Amino acid sequence: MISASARIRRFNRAVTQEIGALDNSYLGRGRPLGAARLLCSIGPDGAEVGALRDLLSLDSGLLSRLLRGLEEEGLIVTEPDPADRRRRIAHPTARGKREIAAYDRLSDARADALMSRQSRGADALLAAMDLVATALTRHRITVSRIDPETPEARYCLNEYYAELARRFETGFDVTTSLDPEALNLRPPLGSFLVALSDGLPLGCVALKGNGSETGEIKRLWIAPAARGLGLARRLMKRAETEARALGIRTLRLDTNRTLTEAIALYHRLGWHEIPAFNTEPYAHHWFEKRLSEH
Amino acid sequence: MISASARIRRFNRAVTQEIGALDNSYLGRGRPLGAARLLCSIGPDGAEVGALRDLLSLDSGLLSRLLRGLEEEGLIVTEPDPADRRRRIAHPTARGKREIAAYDRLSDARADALMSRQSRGADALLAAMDLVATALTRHRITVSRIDPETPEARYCLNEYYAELARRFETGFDVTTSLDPEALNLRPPLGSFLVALSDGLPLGCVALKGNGSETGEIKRLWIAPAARGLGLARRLMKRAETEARALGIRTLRLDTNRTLTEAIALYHRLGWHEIPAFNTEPYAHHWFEKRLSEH
DNA sequence: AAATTTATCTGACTAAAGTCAGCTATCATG
DNA sequence: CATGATAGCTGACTTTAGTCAGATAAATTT
Repeated sequence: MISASARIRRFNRAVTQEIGALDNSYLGRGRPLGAARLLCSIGPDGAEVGALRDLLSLDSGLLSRLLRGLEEEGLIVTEPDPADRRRRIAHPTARGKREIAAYDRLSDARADALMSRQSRGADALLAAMDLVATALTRHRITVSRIDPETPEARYCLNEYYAELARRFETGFDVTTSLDPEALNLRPPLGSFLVALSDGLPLGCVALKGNGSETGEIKRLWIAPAARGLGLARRLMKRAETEARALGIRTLRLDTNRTLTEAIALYHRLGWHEIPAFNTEPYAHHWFEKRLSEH
Repeated sequence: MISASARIRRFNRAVTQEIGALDNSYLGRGRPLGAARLLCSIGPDGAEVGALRDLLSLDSGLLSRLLRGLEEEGLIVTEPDPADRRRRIAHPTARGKREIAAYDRLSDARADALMSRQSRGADALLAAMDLVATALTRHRITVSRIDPETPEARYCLNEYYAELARRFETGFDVTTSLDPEALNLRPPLGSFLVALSDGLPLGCVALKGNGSETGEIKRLWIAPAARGLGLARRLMKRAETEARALGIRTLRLDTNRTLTEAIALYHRLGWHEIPAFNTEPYAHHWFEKRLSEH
C-alpha cells in the first residue's frame, strides 16, 4: 500500500490538481488554453515556428491556425527566417509582450500563494521541487560555457560559498581565499562552465588559466538536487576539453579535506596528489593531472 | 532569474510533461482520457455517482454520458443506492475490473521506469515527491483512529523505529524497549491515531491505557515530508480528546534527550517534567499532564 | 397530500482540440 | 535547371470536452 508506485501516484494526483488550477488561472484572459500556452511559449524574444511545434508537440495545421488567431488579435507577427525563408519566426508585438507579462504575473501570483501557505519549510519545498524537476528532466541537462559574471554564474558561486561555509570545520570566508579574477576564467585564458536544466543552474566548474601551459580547476559545485547524476564527472571532462583547446597541458587543483566526494572523484578521473603548489588557506590536498594529446 | 517563482515554474513545466506522458499512456486502450479517468476513479470497489462528480469535478450531464458509455462497453453497471434510491452507485463488472487492473499496470510501469532511471537517489526522489504532494494537499490531511496492527500503523512504527535508531546516540533496538501491546492501544483501553494524506501515513501517536485513570502517550512520529505543518500538535490534541473519552484523567510520557523538538512541543502543550515513572532504557525525561474536564 | 428539494438523466447545443490530405514557396542536390 | 525534400499553410473534417435547460423519480418538508 505504501509502495513506490503508490507514492508516485499520490504525487501525480496532488500535482495534477495544482497544474489544473494553474491552467484555469490562464483562462481568465478570454483566450483558450492552447492559445495562451502558445503565446507564453513564444515569449518576449520570439521563437521559431518549428521549435514551437516540437516544444508543444502540436500538429502543424493546428499550430498554424493558433498562430493566425494570435496574429489577428494583434499579439504577434510572423516573418520568414532570413537564413531559410521556408521557416517562419513568430515575434510578439508590444501588446503581445504586455499580454505575456500579464500571464507571467498570474503564474507568479500562484507561486507566491503556494509559498505563503507554507508556514515554514518554504526552502525545503523549493529544494524538493528542484530535485523532482531535475530528476524528471535529467536527460535535458546541458553543459555550456558562460561568462563568470552572468547571474547564472554568480548564483552558482554563491551557492558554492554557502556550502563551503556549512561544511568546512573553520567556516569559509571568500575574501581570505585565493579568489580567481574573472579575467582568468574567460577565453582566451580560461573558461567557466555551467550545467543548466531548463534555465536552473545545477552545477559549475571554473578553469583558471594564465596563458601558460598550466591551468587550474576551481569552484566545482553540484546543486544538492542534482547529485548522483554524474554531473561532476561531466563538468570535469568538459573542463579538460576546454583546457586542451586553450593550449593547457597540465591541470592542478586544491581542495579541502571535508570535500570527500570530490576527492574520490579526482582519484577516479586520474588525478594524483602532489605537494602544495599554493598557499590557499582552506586547502589540505593538492592534485595534478597531465592532459593527453586528445 | 532564479527566483522562487522561476523555480516553481520550472517544476510545473517538468511535471506537466511527465503528467502529459502519463495521460497519453492512458490513451493506449482505445478510450478517451475522460472515460479512462472515470473508470479508474470508480475503482474495483465501485463508487457513488455523486462522489465521482465531486472528485473529478465533472458536469452532471457529462458524467452521466460517460457512465452510459462505460456501461455500453460492458465495463460497469449502475444501480440505485438502497439507502436513498435517488442516488446511484457504479460498480465495475469483471471485465471492468480487468480493465482497471490494466490501467494500474500502465501507471506502475511508468513509475518503475521513472525510478529505474535514477542511478541512485531513488529514495531521495520519493521523499521529495512526498514532500511536494504533502505541501500541495496539506489542507486534506485527516487524523483518524485505526487499529495498531494495520499496514498503515506498522508503516508508521517502522519509520519511527528507524528514525530513533538514526538519532539516539546509543542506537535503538525495539526489543530492549518497553514496547506496548496492541491490546493496550485499542479501545476500550487505548487508541492509535494516524494522520493520512491521500492514503499516505504522515504521522502517528499511540495512547496506551490499562483501564485506570492514568494513560501514557507513546510513538509520536511525524514523517519528514510533513514537518512544520503543526501535525504533531494536532495529533497530541486529538490523543487528549481520545483519552478523556476513555475516562483517562492523567497522561504521562517518556522521551529521549535527542528528541528536542518533541520536548519543546510537550512544554508548549502544557506538560510538565516529573521524576522517572518507568525503567524505559532509552528515556531521559518524563512528563505528565492532567486533563481538564473538557 | 401537496409542494419543494435533491440526484440523476436526456437532448440540443458550443467550443476546443486534434487529424489529415493536399497546396505553395523555398531550399538542397545532382 | 529539373527533382525531390522541407516548412508551413489551408480546408474539411472528427473527436472530446463542456454547458445548459428541462425531464424524471425519489426523498423531504410543509
